Amino acid sequence: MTPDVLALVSSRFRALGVPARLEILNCLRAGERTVSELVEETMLGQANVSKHLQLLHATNFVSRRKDGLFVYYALADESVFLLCDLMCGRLVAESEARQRLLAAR
Amino acid sequence: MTPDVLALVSSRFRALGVPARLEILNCLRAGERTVSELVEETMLGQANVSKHLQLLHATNFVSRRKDGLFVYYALADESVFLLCDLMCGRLVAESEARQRLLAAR
DNA sequence: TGCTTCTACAACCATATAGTTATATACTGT
DNA sequence: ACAGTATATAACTATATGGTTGTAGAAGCA
Repeated sequence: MTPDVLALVSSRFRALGVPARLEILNCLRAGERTVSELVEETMLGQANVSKHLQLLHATNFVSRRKDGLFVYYALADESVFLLCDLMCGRLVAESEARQRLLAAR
Repeated sequence: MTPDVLALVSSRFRALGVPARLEILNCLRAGERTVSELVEETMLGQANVSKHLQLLHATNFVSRRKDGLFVYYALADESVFLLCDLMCGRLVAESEARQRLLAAR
């Protein structure tokens, strides 16, 4: 585990460590979207969405396709959701553990 | 995807978004460790390690066990490494894609 | 009862970055 | 060429947090 690898891996986790970006990725789950569509769907500011998309693109989570005035963003691959599902699975497990503790009292 | 869930999931990704914490988790892969052992292995400051461990414990990535003067930390479960392996898989795929681009020139 | 060691915590500083505002850039249509 | 629209970018603020230093608290031992 060299420092470079550690830095790379952690930067990818950090890319998913912001609610706004998870929301954007979740929107893209339904298919590619233009920036303005994402702005509308997420209620975030245009510049804000644009910045998040730059980062998600730089970290290879989304791909881009320009068509005239519009830029279409899409999920680079499905592995993002494997990650999210794993993380959600952890949360469910925690919540169940809490339930068991409550029930045991 | 409610804001609460988004906040929870993103906070867990954020927990893995710091090189120092990945390093600590990596050390724990070999088995449980005391704080001072982790300090020695990672070359991080004691207070720093302690703070990271608090966060990793609060986010259920590690468990703790106190024995006399020492506190032993251990991985809460193996799913952390599923996450890391997935993320590393992404990096490998990216790197291979870059290689292909270079080779194609 | 001290004295030592291990861990946690508080207070602080420095830095990274999320979000906003304003503007620049790129493209389309008239 | 000009006007309008979509996206990106620059500049800025506010905030969160990683790391450090110093200290407090807990447990063992003389």
